[in-house]
Amino acid sequence: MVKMKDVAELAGVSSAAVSRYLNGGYISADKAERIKQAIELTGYVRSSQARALRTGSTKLIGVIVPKINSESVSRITAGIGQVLGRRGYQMLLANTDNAPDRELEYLDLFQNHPVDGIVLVATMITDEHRRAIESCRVPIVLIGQNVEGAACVYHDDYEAAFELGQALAGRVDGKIAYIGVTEEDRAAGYDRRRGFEAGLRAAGNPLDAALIRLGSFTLDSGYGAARELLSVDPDVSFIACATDTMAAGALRAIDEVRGTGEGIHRVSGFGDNAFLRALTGGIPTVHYGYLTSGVEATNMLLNTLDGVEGESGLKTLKLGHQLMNV
Amino acid sequence: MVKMKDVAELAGVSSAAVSRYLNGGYISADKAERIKQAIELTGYVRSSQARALRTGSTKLIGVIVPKINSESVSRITAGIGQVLGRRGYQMLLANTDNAPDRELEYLDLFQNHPVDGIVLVATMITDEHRRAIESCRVPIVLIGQNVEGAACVYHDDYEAAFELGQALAGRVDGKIAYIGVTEEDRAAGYDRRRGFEAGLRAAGNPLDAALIRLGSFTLDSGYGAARELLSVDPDVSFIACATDTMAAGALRAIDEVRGTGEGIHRVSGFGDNAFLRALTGGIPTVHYGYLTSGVEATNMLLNTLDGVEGESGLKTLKLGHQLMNV
DNA sequence: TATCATTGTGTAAGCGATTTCAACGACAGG
DNA sequence: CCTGTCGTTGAAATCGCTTACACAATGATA
Repeated sequence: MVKMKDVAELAGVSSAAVSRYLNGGYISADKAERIKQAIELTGYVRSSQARALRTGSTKLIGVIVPKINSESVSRITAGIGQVLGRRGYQMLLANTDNAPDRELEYLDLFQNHPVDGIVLVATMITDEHRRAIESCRVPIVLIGQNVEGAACVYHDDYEAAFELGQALAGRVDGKIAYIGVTEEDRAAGYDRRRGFEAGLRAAGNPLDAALIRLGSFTLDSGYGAARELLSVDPDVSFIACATDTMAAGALRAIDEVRGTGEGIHRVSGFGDNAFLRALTGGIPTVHYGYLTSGVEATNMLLNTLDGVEGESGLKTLKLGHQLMNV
Repeated sequence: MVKMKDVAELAGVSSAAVSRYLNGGYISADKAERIKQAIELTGYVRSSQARALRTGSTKLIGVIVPKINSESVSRITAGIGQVLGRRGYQMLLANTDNAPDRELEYLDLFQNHPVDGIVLVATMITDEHRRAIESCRVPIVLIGQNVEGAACVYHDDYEAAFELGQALAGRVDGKIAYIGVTEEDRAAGYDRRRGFEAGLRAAGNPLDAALIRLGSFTLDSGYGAARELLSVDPDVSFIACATDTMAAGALRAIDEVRGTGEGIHRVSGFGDNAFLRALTGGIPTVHYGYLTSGVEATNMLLNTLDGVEGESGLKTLKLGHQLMNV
């Protein structure tokens, strides 16, 4: 492995000069030229380990996601990766498999270990999370939840759900049911359900509390909850879900119980999943700019890390949404 | 930041002793106890940067994927992450967005930079790739392609496609069409098409070369190709696709042109996508253990890195497959 | 008793960069 | 001619850890 000293010797300068050349310090034109050639000749690349030890910065960003195989998360990650790549950082990915305690574990690991900043694609934010975020030694940005006192990039789930509920209320005859997710997930659990209920109520068609079930983000859980709903109350004619994935499961359940024919609009979701759009002709759902949220969050983080002028640093950012197929 | 020297002083030993304690060298029981307490007291964690500089190992594995938002890739990544986490490594994720030259770029970046090994989820393997893999200074495992001279974990796409073709040949009346992907992707492009053709031929129902189209892995490309096929030849009654995602697009095209009613089995794919399974009742497709391939590849890689006894190191591994819904 | 493993310990030499510091030549102003 | 400034430069000190080495004990063996 060729190191800086070798380059320096070949160029007839000190290694300090090479370092300055690389990092833009004082260096005369002719030495710069000789160093440049020596580097090309030797194929030298500087050891990021040594650099990291000396400077304390690794150019690594830790990204914590709840689950990698979901369309929303992969799109967020794609956005994060885009920005990181463009700005000379790399992504250390940690997948918690929907276990909130592993989130804490990784927050810990990342702090003591080698990242310059953290992006947390958040689901449940407990007090312990809050404390961990608070005491984090590197800057951190949350995606998907709006947490007081932390930098967040999020969507207004309450408002979106409200609009969806309002829009659907008039359009559905028969009873509407709802499959949500745990309210510990404030955005996807609490806000979406509350917003949806409020929207229905505002349109004069309130949600029957007996027709609410809880899923776990998975297609199968949506299927199971829907089967149960349909068997409990045969008048249920529409099932709103907290995610498109669960809506897909619900749709399958409806198909099985009722047959395929009966109208197109029988479920709604959140996320505007591409498969669902193609295969059903489009259920009512909410489109979020997932990629954008990854991009925005990462730009914000790197701006504070790189000390970009004119950027006010970490702040909270609410992104827009769009109702689809209503 | 508390460092090893601080711990050593507090425990009344040398920092070498602390290092030995941490890495399992000679250490007496009572000093071990004192060191343990000192570490707990100070909350010391060792700097992975310094360790990396000294030992040359970063405990980081570079993972190069063509596209993060696809079900197959996310499942592979999930498998990789599982093993890495369990064995004390972390994942440096690089997303090439389907640009093969960015793959090369990352191979380069990773070698010179801080990874101990590389997992490449491969699509197209050009000669340049082969050279890059050959000259790679860290061990590397490929997933998804079988490349001579490199360690690979892959599925037998030819055989799977053959079986699928054979099984479908008898079951379809009317013409069968095929939407493939670029043959530069040997596994998903070349092998699947050739295997499928061979399977049809073996069953006495050969594929009409005029009914072959090329997609680009996306749902929309499947849709477009299918629209074209249907308009070119109205007798086409079944469209086999190289991926489930394209099959979803084809299905939408068929629905639009022909209406929904006409029989269930109208397309086939590869990958056993969960949405497709739920929303269509299951098209003929091939199930691959994507998660398993991530797990196997990573175990192989880490076994050679950690010098696990009884493991013959990097080798090539062919995983099984399963025909679904035929 | 002499000899030799065996186990435990500290000292010190790196790993490969960055960065402080003192110094130097040239050149302008007084 | 002296002094101050400016642009450049290299020597050397870190950054925090691992590990080769030398050296003690200690107990076992001859």
